[in-house]
Amino acid sequence: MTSILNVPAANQLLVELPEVERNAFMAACDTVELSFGEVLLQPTETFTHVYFPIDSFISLIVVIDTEKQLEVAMAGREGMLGSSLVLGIDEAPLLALVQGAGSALRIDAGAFQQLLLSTPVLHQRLKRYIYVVMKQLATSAACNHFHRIEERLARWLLMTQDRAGTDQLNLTHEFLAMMLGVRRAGITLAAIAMQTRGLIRYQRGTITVLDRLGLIEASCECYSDDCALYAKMLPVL
Amino acid sequence: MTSILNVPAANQLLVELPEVERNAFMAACDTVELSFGEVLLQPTETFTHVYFPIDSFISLIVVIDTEKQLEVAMAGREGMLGSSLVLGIDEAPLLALVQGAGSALRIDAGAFQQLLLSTPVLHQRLKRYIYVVMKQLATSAACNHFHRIEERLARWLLMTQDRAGTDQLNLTHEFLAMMLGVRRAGITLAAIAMQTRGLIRYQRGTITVLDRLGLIEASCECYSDDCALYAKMLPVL
DNA sequence: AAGCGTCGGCACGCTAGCGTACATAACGCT
DNA sequence: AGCGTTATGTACGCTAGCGTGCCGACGCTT
Repeated sequence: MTSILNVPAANQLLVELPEVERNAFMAACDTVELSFGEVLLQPTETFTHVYFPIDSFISLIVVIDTEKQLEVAMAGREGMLGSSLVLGIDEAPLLALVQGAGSALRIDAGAFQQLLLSTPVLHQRLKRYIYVVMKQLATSAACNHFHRIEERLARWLLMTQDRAGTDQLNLTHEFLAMMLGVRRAGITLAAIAMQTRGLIRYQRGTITVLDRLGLIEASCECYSDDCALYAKMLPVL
Repeated sequence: MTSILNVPAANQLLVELPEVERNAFMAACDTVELSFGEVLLQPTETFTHVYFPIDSFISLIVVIDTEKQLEVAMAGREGMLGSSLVLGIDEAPLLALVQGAGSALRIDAGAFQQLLLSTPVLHQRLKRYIYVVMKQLATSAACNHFHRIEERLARWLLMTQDRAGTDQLNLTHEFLAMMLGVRRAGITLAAIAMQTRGLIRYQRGTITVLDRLGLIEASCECYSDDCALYAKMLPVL
């Protein structure tokens, strides 16, 4: 298992739905473009829409205070933003920040909840997705606590690469520092080490993944655990 | 807000249910005694039962390897073990360890899933509970990353006291070290500091909370955030 | 071509917490 | 009373990462 994602350019929670469900969904949704840095939701804000990224992806971030924040989950085309609504809660638990620009399917929150009533297959799949997210949140808690910056950075780059679908990532050290909840200088050191080993190359805001397998080896097992979890719980059908 | 829990000696997810739902539930469940140290479930094991603690409580633990483990959630009489089944998943995401001996209501996993079909109020309440747990998992991730041992220990003691319902806790430094994912010696130092300040007293496996308010002040805001979240999402009705 | 803002390299002293190891102290048995 | 077991105190050197600040380099703008 080297990636969460299989290739199709569609949201993977929506592929291979029964015809009826697919049509019902498509009738209710529209396509929107998300741009980098856009904040889709602040914590405790009310959901107006649910998003199913196609080639965009979204970071879910815990904000403790202005200085302290930490990404705890990502939603790309393997996932969604707004899973709380599946539980009947219309409040956002986390800060949702667009981390990779691109398109997403969007559906009105109310319409989405209505829709779920008549789409059992989708509904069940989204419940599985919630389970996956919960398990990943738990793993992240341990990962952030036990693993070192370099391992975590490697994992993060891999996860991002999977969702971005390219080996060129537009990221500054500053940004990575916020995601991992560490100093900018800490990222610089880790990045230098990884560049020296030939795993990545970077320059002024661009990181290129050179050696994916090497990166996987440099990352903590949390990455492959995540992939395995996806594969098991949400196989691309 | 000084505690998650209001007083009644019953599981709070089950109080004030409609008569019909309550009866249906009670008909399907029985009462069991849980003893300290009992492992109710290993990760990826299949649920056979769901537990609603009455005066017992359960730690949910991420195990990375034998050396590295970390408690990420607790289930006492404010919660349950087996919420994944509400999502239709019969696999345990985490290690479940009985941390406080006592009784719990237990219900067969299959019967529980059947029951949910005819108990909409309960079902909705349990979905809210899942939301709360998710948000707490996310908070925990940040807390374990950013906050220092002493703050985390204070938080942990408060959470435990709420669920144990007594100010005498039977806990060794060793055990606390496992829960927080730190060295035993690290706990000893933090505990000494807290004892010196008159917040707690302890001796050979017993910790007594002397100054609850002082402890709250010594803890990170994560504690009161948790309490506030409960109060908001699962008010004792 | 010059200037400016952003990005990355680097260095300083500092702290929290680690791994380890050993000593003492309390308790529970027999 | 003596013994082993378990819990706690403490000390050592070590590491990762912190906060900060400064400098140089790149690249965009004008």
